[in-house]
Amino acid sequence: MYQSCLAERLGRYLHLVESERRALAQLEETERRVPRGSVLRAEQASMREIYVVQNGWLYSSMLLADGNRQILSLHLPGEFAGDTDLPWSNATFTLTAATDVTVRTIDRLALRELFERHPRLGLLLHTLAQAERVALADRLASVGRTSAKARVAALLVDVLRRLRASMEPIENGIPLPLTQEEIGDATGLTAVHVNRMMRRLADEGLISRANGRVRVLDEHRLATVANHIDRSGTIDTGWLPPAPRL
Amino acid sequence: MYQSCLAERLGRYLHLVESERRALAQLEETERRVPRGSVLRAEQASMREIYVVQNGWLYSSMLLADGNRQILSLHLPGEFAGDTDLPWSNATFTLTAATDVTVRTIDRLALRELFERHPRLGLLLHTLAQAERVALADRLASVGRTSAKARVAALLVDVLRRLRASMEPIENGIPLPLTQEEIGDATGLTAVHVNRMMRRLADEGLISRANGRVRVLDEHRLATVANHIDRSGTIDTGWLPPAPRL
DNA sequence: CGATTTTTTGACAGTATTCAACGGGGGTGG
DNA sequence: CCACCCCCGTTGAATACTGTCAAAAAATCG
Repeated sequence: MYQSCLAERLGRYLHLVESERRALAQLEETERRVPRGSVLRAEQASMREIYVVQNGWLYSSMLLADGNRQILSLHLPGEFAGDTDLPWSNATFTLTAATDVTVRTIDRLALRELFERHPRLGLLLHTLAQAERVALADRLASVGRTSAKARVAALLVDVLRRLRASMEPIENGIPLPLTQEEIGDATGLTAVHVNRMMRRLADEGLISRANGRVRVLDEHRLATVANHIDRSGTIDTGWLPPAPRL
Repeated sequence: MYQSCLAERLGRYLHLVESERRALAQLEETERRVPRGSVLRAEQASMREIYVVQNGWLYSSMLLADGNRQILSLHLPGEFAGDTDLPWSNATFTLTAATDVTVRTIDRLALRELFERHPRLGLLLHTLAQAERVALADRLASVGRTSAKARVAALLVDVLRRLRASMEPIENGIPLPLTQEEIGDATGLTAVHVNRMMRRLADEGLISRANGRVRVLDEHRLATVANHIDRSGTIDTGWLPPAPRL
């Protein structure tokens, strides 16, 4: 049976029974491929489905009236994308492929059925959405209250730990398929200043860089510089309903 | 019958039937009063319940390792607070009373029951949580990508429109029970600079200030300065399940 | 291999922070 | 009821950090 990437992700937090796995697998519809650099869904586009990333990186961004762009979050394999738009009939964010990407689409109505038939999974999804809200809050604190160097460091630590959580091999350093301009849009800096800060982090021996990959040389010190708060591994699902008896 | 503030809020988005109203009313447990300036729940405190604001303002904040504070969001009457902490057994944010406040507590397990018995309400809660994620993203864009003046303006416009949405009378200007230090912590600025920016907004005829209240003189221009994106009134709940037949 | 995008570096400008001092208002205790 | 004190708001001057502009080197793409 096809192990849906959704089931794989949710299974990290809860032991899923067969009927639940089946329901999750059914949720995922067509696979869709998006080449690097292109837009999966633009702001304001009409919106009827959400996505789960299967391969590659997406990011969601918002365009301000003055032409500035803010990158709101990165979506790594196994994570949702576009789910923030559920309350609206038009998308609030633009979804762009940072690398070649394959996603699976989930229809809004299928999600509705999931909540009706599997309240336990609905509550889990709700809980995970809250966790992403906290992640966004962490980024807000980083951008609002820390120095440029700390913000760049925070981005790196965040990516490193999320990749590790999804079992990616990271011995050779983490891939960072973002231009410095994109890193700037994510951290609220200019591309030029991102460059200076990466250089400084490298000079200080915290990271080293080679052809699009970043190797974190001193994760502990980098996390300290970043003012990073580690919340991984602390998600508590003990209060969720027990598994249904098949 | 007691009209719960939760039912009042959710009723804005969906027509609730009697059984649903009853379930929501049951959700709310003890009422709790918190005097202005005191902490309702501290970061790291053990966490078993969430809150609905009945009267007054709360805000949630996060303390960074370097001692800096970021205010993450304001919680006005009718809104949730502390719900982001659902995934953790210890609170991630501190909840502080900006004014004298009364809240109602909701136990995690009661919430679980709500999802099980009223999937429609569960999905609505999930949808509204996503809307708050978008609100947080808007703030991230504001802090990350706009000037100090724009950030302060954005805070004012945001509060103005949320108060209006909750039917508060605002003819005499909006109350702003936050110190400039707190506004700074919310917008990523220093208190001193907040002061200068408020002064400039006043000099430019966008607002006027008197004893703790702010009167918005030119909302349209203020929103333009703020780079504000108005998302009010566009929440689409048409795809949610139909009301149960009592 | 040529064209384009991205990275890198320097010099300079501008915005926000820091430090410091003063005034005002509200709450507390005498 | 008044005086005092503390917190908050206000303003100025100097500083620091980040942005802007520009140009060249390096990398990527077709």
